[in-house]
Amino acid sequence: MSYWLMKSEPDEISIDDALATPNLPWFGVRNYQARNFMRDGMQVGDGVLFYHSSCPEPGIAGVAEVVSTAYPDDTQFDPKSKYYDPKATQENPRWMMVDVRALRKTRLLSLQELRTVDALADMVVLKKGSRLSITPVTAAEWKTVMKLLDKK
DNA sequence: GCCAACGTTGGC
DNA sequence: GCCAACGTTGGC
Repeated sequence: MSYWLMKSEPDEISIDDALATPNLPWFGVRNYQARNFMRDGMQVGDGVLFYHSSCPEPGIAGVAEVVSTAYPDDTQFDPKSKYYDPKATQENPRWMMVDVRALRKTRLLSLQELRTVDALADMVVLKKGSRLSITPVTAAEWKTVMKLLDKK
């Protein structure tokens, strides 16, 4: 059982959109490290912090869980998709994704607030220059975030 | 829109 | 295998 933080642009898919989609395929990841986390690290039942990025108020907006292991992301084969990858083939898919189920919308735990929490100082997503859309979260960090989400 | 901090590409 | 040039992410 592991924990993750997954970024989504709310303009594309918000926590509300995710709640309306029982099994949300996490398509469009085009970064090897993020792909490897999904392919090699994620298991069904893993906890996910649903993070809104590239928006007026970036931060954790909900909680989700992983509901499938990794399988090929079909958008890589579609020339019309903005996620099309001409170097990917059906025989040799390059990009993988998992399905995610949103469990609940939470209060917005903003990036600003996250940065004030000592217990979260080492969170990968808070590291300077971190642009990874999928990052691991430790059990201790998860616990801390759950407590913070219940506050207020 | 700016730009720091990456990641990727491709010539050599 | 190096590394300059280029592309992307994402907070501000």
